[in-house]
Amino acid sequence: MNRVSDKRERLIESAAKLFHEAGYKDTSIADIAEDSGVPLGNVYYYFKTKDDLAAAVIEQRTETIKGWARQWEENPDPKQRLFKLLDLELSLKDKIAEHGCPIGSLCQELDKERQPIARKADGLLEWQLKWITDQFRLMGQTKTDQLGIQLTSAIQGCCVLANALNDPKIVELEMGRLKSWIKEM
Amino acid sequence: MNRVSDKRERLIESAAKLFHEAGYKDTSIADIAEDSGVPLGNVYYYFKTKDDLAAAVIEQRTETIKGWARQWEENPDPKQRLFKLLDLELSLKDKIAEHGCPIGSLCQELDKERQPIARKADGLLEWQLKWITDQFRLMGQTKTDQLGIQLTSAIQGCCVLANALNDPKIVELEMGRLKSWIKEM
DNA sequence: GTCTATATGTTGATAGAC
DNA sequence: GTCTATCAACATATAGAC
Repeated sequence: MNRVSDKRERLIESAAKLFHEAGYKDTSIADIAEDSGVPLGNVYYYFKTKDDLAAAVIEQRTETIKGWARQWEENPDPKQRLFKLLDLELSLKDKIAEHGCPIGSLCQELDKERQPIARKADGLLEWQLKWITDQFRLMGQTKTDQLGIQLTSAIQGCCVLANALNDPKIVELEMGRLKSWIKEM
Repeated sequence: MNRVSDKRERLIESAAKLFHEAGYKDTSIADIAEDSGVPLGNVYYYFKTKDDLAAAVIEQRTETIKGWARQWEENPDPKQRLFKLLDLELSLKDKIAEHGCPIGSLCQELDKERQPIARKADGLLEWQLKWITDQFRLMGQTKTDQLGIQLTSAIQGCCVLANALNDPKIVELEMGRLKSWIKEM
């Protein structure tokens, strides 16, 4: 068997969940240790600092999202790819209404002080902007930069609003509107 | 003369500034005391808790925003009112790129745990949504709820994105686009 | 590699002299 | 009303036995 400990992965998973639900600053290492079932002192064997753990969370989320994108790219129609993205957001509407966008809310919180780790979170949103912009380009659109910003920011804004009003219907309404908008292009 | 101490107002002003720049949790009472020139122990004469101070910050911001709205309402054309709002956002583009939306980022941070104070921040965004929706209604539009959500969330999303990419041009681009969009209605 | 005990620092909040 | 000194709680991080 030679079964390797999965503690590192469990820590990342718990941290990702708690950072999203409670925020970075209100999640203590002790909370993460308890949620993952790893004793407090042992956390530091895997991650030297809390920021290191956050970096691992962001890296893992980056891989996940890039994985989805690769999967969507099996479909040659860039419109359909954008629909897949919007359907993904739609499927997360309840979580979004409860805790906001897992990426966006982390960016906003981390941008308020720290440097190296915030850059990493921002980079993920930047990557998404680029990917979305690419799809518009492949659709043969003009002003693709503006369209990319428009869609990326519509998604983020709708998360902020749905979270503030605690209403998943807002995500539903906006995703529906965005899909019709893209369909008519 | 009977000059009353303005310490309470100075505390609110400093807190509002620091909450926006560094976030709620990373701003200590000591930071606020220092910035406002009020000794640490004296802060608690004016505000029993940090949350009380945050509540005062939100209340003051609410008054400010409602004051602007009243001023804009002197203009009978609802389109022009919306332009005023977008121009205001535009004038804040540098601050937004640096620290995000003063309302939206606070909502997102506070929504991640506390109850009474978060409701208060959310209420401000909710009020703005209602005001924007009202302007579309006065313009004689149909689907005013959807239009309200669309514009409110476009503003918020553009703040998140501009902050993540640290680029005020994103605010500029989006506000320009939104103004053309409204103009053509 | 694992885990208990604890060092070290910072925070929100309070006591109490003035 | 004002301000210094400080408490008590909690955080991140480390020491060191196993």
